[in-house]
Amino acid sequence: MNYEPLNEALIEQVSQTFKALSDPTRIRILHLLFFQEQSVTEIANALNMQQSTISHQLKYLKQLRLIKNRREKNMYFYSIDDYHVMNLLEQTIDHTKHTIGGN
Amino acid sequence: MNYEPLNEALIEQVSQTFKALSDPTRIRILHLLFFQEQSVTEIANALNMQQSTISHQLKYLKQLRLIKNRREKNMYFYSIDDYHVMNLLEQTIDHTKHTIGGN
DNA sequence: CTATAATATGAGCATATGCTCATATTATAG
DNA sequence: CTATAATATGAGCATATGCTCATATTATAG
Repeated sequence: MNYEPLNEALIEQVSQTFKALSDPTRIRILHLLFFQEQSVTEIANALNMQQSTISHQLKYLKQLRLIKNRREKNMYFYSIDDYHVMNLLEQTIDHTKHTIGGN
Repeated sequence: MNYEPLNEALIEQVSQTFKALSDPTRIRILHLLFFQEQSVTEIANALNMQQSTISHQLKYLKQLRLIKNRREKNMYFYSIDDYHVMNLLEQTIDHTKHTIGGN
């Protein structure tokens, strides 16, 4: 078995995925949506953060196709769209819980 | 089943883990060390990057306990120290390969 | 139509990040 | 001891990042 270098596009894609998961606000949003679909205002209230901040991060996550949305009246409900990445996140949360001992 | 918010320390730890994996240079280093233990100069040559850049990133990764080192004469050989995190990385590399179709 | 609720978005700012350059440190061969 | 190889490290710079503020956009109730 020999060492096989990783090609550029693959590395970019992988780093992009981890970067999406490297921010506390995005982690909170994803974890919340993993629990259940939410509107922008609901997310902002649940996380006690500004609507604009949430909206910017939702756009970021949606562009990466980690989440999707649907319209209902003048509200947008966001939900998880990439369950493989969510699995990475939840897996790491669980592992870290056991390592650190938090809740 | 109700929503359980994540505590601050846990989120910080999780984001820190993903941040370590979010940089192309660190991904290359970790993937290379996963193949086999290497000295600083060997890593720099393999990745075709400056010794200083590698050394700085090795310090970063070592401080997070993702890698460790041993001395031999005036060389330092670095190797993987956190196999759970390496599993995350390799898992994501494999999944992304299949998604993108690269090598 | 009009007021309002919900969301999106652009500009700007403070901070974080990754690299390079120069140099310090450390150990060994001779 | 001395020259050299190997590695570490601090300062500085350019760029990226996440947030806030203000405001635009969109849809609905009445």
